[in-house]
Order: sequence, then structure tokens, then C-alpha cells
Amino acid sequence: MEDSRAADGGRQRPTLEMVAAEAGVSRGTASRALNGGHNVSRRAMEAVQAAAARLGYRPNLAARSLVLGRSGSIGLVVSESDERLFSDPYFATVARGVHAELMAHDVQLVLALAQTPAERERMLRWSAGRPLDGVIIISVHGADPLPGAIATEGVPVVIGGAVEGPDRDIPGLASVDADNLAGARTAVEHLVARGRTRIGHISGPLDMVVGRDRLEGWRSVVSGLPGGALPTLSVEGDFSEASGAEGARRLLAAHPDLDGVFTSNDVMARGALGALQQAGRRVPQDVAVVGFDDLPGTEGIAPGLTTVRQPVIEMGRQMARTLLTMIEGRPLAERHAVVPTTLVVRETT
Amino acid sequence: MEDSRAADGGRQRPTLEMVAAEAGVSRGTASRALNGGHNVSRRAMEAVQAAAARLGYRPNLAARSLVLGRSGSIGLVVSESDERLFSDPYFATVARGVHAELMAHDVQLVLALAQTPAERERMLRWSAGRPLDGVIIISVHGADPLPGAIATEGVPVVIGGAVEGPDRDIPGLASVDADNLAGARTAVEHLVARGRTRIGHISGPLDMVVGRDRLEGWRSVVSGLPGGALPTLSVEGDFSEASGAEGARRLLAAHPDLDGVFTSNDVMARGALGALQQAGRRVPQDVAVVGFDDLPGTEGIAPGLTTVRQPVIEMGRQMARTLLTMIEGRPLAERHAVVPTTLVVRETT
DNA sequence: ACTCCACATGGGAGCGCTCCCAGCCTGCTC
DNA sequence: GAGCAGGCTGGGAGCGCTCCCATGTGGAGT
Repeated sequence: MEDSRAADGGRQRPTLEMVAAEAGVSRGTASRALNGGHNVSRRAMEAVQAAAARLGYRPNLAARSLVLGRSGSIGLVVSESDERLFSDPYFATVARGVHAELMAHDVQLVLALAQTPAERERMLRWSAGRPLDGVIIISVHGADPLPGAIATEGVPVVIGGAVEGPDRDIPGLASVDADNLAGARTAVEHLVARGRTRIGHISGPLDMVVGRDRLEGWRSVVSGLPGGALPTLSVEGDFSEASGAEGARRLLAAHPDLDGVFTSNDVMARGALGALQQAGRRVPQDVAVVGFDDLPGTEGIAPGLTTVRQPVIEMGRQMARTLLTMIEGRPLAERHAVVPTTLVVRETT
Repeated sequence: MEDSRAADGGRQRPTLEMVAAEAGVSRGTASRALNGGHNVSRRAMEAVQAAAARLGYRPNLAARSLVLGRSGSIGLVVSESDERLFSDPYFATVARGVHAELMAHDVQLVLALAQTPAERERMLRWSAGRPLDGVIIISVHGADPLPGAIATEGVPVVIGGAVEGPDRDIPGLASVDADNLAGARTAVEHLVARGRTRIGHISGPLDMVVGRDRLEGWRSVVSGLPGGALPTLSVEGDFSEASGAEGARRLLAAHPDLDGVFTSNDVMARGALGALQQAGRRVPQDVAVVGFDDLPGTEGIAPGLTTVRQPVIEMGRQMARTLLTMIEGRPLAERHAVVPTTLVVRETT
């Protein structure tokens, strides 16, 4: 009656103490019976479990976190507009991998958005309070201070993507990235092998390492071509379908003799394909197209697209595994992992 | 050295006790200085804040949750495949509204996935441990026991969508839904007003109330038409673009004289539009099309689409407000809110 | 029969925080 | 100049849990 905390329904929620009393044992025994059951007699075990069930006991996670020093959950932080977050299948796929791995380890995954500067500041303060045992951050733009700041607070961080600059040396910060440079190079070399000489690129955002890396891969191959890497042969996109279409139109406008396009992801390839078709170009006869990603379940995006596959689900799993390793304080084989990509040739080249 | 909890970096993270000592005051005073600052002298206030900054103090959220009985964060639970979650802009939009409202109230939002039965069971156990002060659940299929179960555990629940059956009477469970029945009716009546008599429907999943409600809205209007509501005039979709296209093809196959289509969301309308075009039908001359949703920022999905607008962002905000009201134990004006929709006429009718 | 040990148990300590309350010291009123 | 109200303060209690350790208990070994 006088418990201000009993706002829920009515009576006090059962505590371990109450379960123990109900079962006729002590708190310690009840605790052991409910977790693992080491050094607990069969009789006590059953009594406790029955009592817990009868009372509808649910352990208070805050209390457990307090004494254990960990919460049993980790965060997937996305620094991306929700527009993109929910429209680019890349995030879903990473999340799927992370999720799969964590479920296997009985760790709860929570997604948190950190888009605006205010939200990012808030995220830092929050995570420093240790509601999460570690965080995975995907989609890092520019020289984002957030990952380093969180890691410096002592919360293990894994970045999905590349890490540049001083952040590389923060011990509590690891990363998993695809070999974007090599992947892009393979894609463009494939176009060259198909006899293309006028190869354009529609890049990702250039404030992201991934955007710059794939651009650089393209440039390194194209610069060896007769025409070279003309500035007008690469246009900046933002990974959206619309930007892919727009990019293709701009490439065609500047280079009507365009015969190959490498886009920084498959979604933009879809946009480009549409724009090329509208411009009357046949694919692959007139213009060959290569994308990047090859996410499972997205065949519908651009059927028959030749693309560079990065094993995104497996990368998500690896991010989760890496984070769990750091949380447990075990040594890491490699702090900054780079996973290889494979070219998947289909009908657009 | 002997603290097993110091796995992070090196030394023990600062506690309020240490801040108090550093500032030369007691724990109580330090606590008051850091929260609100009632009954704290200017001198103490400054000393504590300086000490906290010097030590890099971050309050331990688990300890605070334990004593306060609340965590300051709420969950957005999505019982949807991540495929759909990340491909349907609806979720992003709800999330946006919820997020906006919560930020204004200084509450942390976390998203959690509960897709498979195992995950849903896990979600129930987890949320019963009160890591969240309340949850918003969107995308409820069938007679999903999860919302009721969580509410019964004493955790306030708001459902984004309609609630049917016994769950309606659970006090700790509220909902916010669009007036799908009226909205669908308006859409179909508009088609009738445009002189259409052969009006098909591509529904949402019929295991969802929203799918059934919009279907019922269509049926109630169409059944008054000369042709009536032939079973072959409605096909079940799943809110995806592909299912919209497939639905339109099936409608055309069964009814070549089709002159109107109402789809249960805009994404399916896009698919239908594509299929109609492929089949050589002109829109709106031959076939008029009305969608549902009209989400902000999705003009690109189906330009010029006539559709039924539901105020999804505002609905998200309302879900958040409702949940916060319940968490604070204040009475609710209406437990099951239904918000009106508006028809937006554009070029496809 | 006696020792010994493994298992089982209860209860104290303590995680880091907020609340409460008694006590203090001002400064003001009469 | 005594009395009193109020602002500040310190420290105890306690949130619900897990760990640790001292203390039983039984059965196996000699």
C-alpha cells in the first residue's frame, strides 16, 4: 500500500527472497538453483523451480547487472538516417548476422539510432552508463568521434567498416570490413577483360571510408586505361536507387561513349540500370554494369546483375564474435579484420 | 589488480563515492548536486561537478535502475522479418515518430527484434526483467500472445495497430491505430465516384488485423456495386512490391475488364502500377489505382499515386506519449485510440 | 568405529545508487 | 538575546541480486 514502486498492477513483484521463502530455502540456494544448479540438491532444485513458477518470478535484470558488472545485452548502433536505415538492405543483412550470432550466445541485441549530433551525444552518455556490454557501430561517416569516445569510456566497440586515423590504435576498438579496394579493383578489371574502355563509377558517399575505398579501387584500374580516370567518369552517389539513376544520367551526359559502369552498391546499380534503359542503352551490349554487395534475398533488386559479393551475414557474425571476445577479455587474433570479396558474374557484363 | 571487474582498460571506474571524496562532500550531497541540485550550496555544486568532470564520472545505470525501479528507456519491438522490417518504409516512419517524442522526454529508445518463436519467448523473459520501462509493439500477426504476456508481467505495452479479443481488456495494454475501415471505404468510394465498377483489391496479410480491416472496407463498398464483391476480385498480398505486381497480374487474369484497384499499402501499389503498365493498361484511363499510407519522404515509391494518408509520424508520437503516460501511472483518455485518415487525390485516379 | 572429503546449505557482504532523516548552522524575527 | 525556521549536510538503509565462506551432512575409505 505504501510502496510507491507498486504502480504495476497491484502487489509487489516477487523477489528471489520471496521465492526462497516459498521454497523453504535460503536466497543463496535459490539463486544457485535458478542458475546452473551447481551444488544444489535435487529436492531443493525442484522446490525452488516450483516456487518460482508459482509466484511468477522474474529476476530483476538491473540487480543482476549491478552485481555481475554486465547486462547480457549488446547494442547495434546505427548512425544513419532512418530513411536510409530502413531502405538499404545492407543494414538488415548485417543485423541478421549479428543477431544470429548473439542469439546463439544468449545475448540480447538492441538497436539504437544515433543520427543527429544531439542523439550521438546522448548515446555516448547512455552507453557510458553501461546498459550494454559492448556496441557494434555500422555506417560511420567522416571522422566520427563517437566510436572512439565510447571505446575510451571502456565499452568495447566493433565497427562495421574500416577505421582510419588514431582510432585504429584504441585497444578497445576493433573492426570488420570487406576488402573494398580489392573488390572494386576486381570489378573494374572484369569490365576491362570484357573489352570495356570507357568505364564510369557511381560512388558511395565520399565522407565514408567505404565510398572512398571503392572509388580508389576503380581509379587504380581505370587510370591504366587509354582514356585514364577522367574526373567526369566518377560521380558521387549516396547508395540510394535515385542517386544511381541520377549518376548514370550524368555519366551518359558527359560520356555518350560510356561502355561500362561500376556502382558502389547494388541498389545504385538498379537505379543505373533503369536510367541506362531509359536512355536506350542495351545492357550488357552497349554498357556493362557491375554492382557491389550481392546481399542474400535481394535478387529482386536487380536481376542478373554482375556484382562483387561481400559476405555480409558472415561479417555480421564476425562482428558479434569479435565483440563477445573483447567483452570476455580474451585476446583478439586481429583487431582490424578485412574479409575478401568475390566477383559474381551474371548477365549485365 | 585483484578486481575481476576491472577488465576494462585498467583501474576501477569512478563511482559516486569517489566523486564525493574528491569533492570533499558526502555521497548524498554529490548525488543531489548531479541531479537537479536541490538543497545543495553553490560551493558544493561546483566542487562536485568539477570532481565528476576530473574523474570522468559516469553514473552506473544498473544501480540507478535498481533503486529507482525504472531504467529510463523504452523498447520498440518489431515482430517482423528483418527483410520486411528494412524494406517497408512504414516501420521507419513509425520509429521516427516514436523516437522524436521520446527524445523530447529524455527517454532512450531501443529497437528489439522478436521474429521467431524462440526470439519472442526470449523477448518475454527479457522484458519481464524490466530492462525497459515499457514497450511499443508494431506489426502484430494473428492472435499474437506476446503483447498480452508482456503487459501481464506488469510492463506497459502500446500496440501500433488494432487489438482484438481479450487483449483489449488488459489494463496495461493500449493501442493506436488508423481508422483502416473508414480509410479503405473512402478509397473505394472515390474509385466509384470516378465511375469505376470493376474494382479489385490487393490486400495485406490476412493474419493481420490491418489486412482484414482494409479488405473489409473494400468489400463493404464493392458489395453494393452491380458486380458485387467477387472472391476473385480480391487477392492477398504481403505488403511487398513483388506481391503487388503479382496481385495485379492475377486480378487482370481473372478480370480483364478491371478498371480500378485499391491496394492495402503504397509499396504494393507501386508493384501493381508496374504490372499494369506491362500489361498495356493506362493509368488512370484504363485502370485507376489507390494506395494506402502516403508516408512522408516516399514520393519516389509511386509518383502521383492517389492514396489514403495515415499520419504515421504523429501516430508514432502518440504511441510514445501513451506509453509514457502509462509508465507514469497517469490515467489514459482512451486506451484504444483510432486516428482518422484522409484521402489524397493525385494522378492515378 | 573413525577420519576425511565432497556436496549442500544459510546468511553476510557488497555491487553503486537514491532516498530519508536527524543534525547542524545560518540568519531572521520578536 | 533567545527562539525558530529554513537551507545544507552526512550517513544509514535498502533496492535485488550473486558471491564467498563458514558450517553442516552424508557416505566412502581404512
